[in-house]
Amino acid sequence: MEVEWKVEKNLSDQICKQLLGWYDQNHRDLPWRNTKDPYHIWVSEIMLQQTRVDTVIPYYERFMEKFPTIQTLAHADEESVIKAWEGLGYYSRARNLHGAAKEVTAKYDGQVPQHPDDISTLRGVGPYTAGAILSIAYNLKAPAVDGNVMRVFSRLFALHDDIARPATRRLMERVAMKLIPDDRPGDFNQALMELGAMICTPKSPRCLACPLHHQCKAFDQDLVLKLPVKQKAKKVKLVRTVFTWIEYKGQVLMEKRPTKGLLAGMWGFPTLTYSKTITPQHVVNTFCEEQGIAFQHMKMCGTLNHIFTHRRWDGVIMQVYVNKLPVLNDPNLKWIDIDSIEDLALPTVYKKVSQLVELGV
DNA sequence: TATTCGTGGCA
DNA sequence: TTGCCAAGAAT
Repeated sequence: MEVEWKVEKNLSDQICKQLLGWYDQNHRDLPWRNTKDPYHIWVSEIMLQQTRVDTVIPYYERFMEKFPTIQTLAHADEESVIKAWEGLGYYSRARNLHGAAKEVTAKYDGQVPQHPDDISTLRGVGPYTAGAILSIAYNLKAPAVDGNVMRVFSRLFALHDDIARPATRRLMERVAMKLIPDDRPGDFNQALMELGAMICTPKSPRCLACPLHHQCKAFDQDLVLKLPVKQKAKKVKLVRTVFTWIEYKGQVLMEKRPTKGLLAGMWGFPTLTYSKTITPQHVVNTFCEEQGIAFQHMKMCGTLNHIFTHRRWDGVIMQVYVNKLPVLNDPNLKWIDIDSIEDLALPTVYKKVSQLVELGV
């Protein structure tokens, strides 16, 4: 249900003043807050998508050291970019960022576009990220509505719209536009997010320390813990998984995953699915037959559970000892030296496989 | 519009 | 353990 939107100018001014005053005194000193370089802001915003600040900081520092300018990123090999992203998750973010850096270099002479219609065409730059870059780097009046902002607005104005719905984000953007002050759009957007991260948290919000609690409808009506409204997440689907470690004379078999879907385009150990009726041994046998891999024996050398957002790989590690080198027909399969596994950008789940096998050896 | 994309932290 | 959550975007 959409409410009629009328924020009185008086109230709007008060909110801005309180919020910016609080932000000026209390904001964290984060690496990307010491710059207005659009490229730096861009990288930080992509990394921060669905990812905690504490997690991002070391990745951001290393990334900017390795790719200090948009040109260095544009001219880098994709593998090195993915490697710099290793362990951060949502790897398509890195591919999109790399591709978009190439486009900005080629089409915009290396300057991150300042027009909403242009910046929004860049891969990986959606409504939030576009608004964040435009407002923070260029001080343009654009909404940057993330989960923090939706939570703050839900409470501040007692909005019961489900924040899981895309339409709600668009509503929040209209609200934001009415509030953003002409002189400090970037600071205002960041202040909203900072408030959501430090004070107006999902659980145990610190309302008495909030600079806006006198204006907060949810606080006034004791609705703080009921807001925001958010649809419940679906249950995680369990997938019985066989992680293979197929070894031949100091080498191990690696597989490049399909270009779409989970861990798209990433290297890993061939990963199979078993069931209650089809055993891990059986699926390994079938896989090896299909690939023409003759082996002496295999053994189960450990178990592993890994939880993704909406899937759970729950299963065993099967170690296979190959006795003669087969010709590989599948271009997505290759042998690599065990010592050089660390040169590949491995998703965390495969890092775990590698570590568990090493322990068993 | 609803689903799909990683990972780690926390109650 | 389980579920929720974190500066979202693509499909």
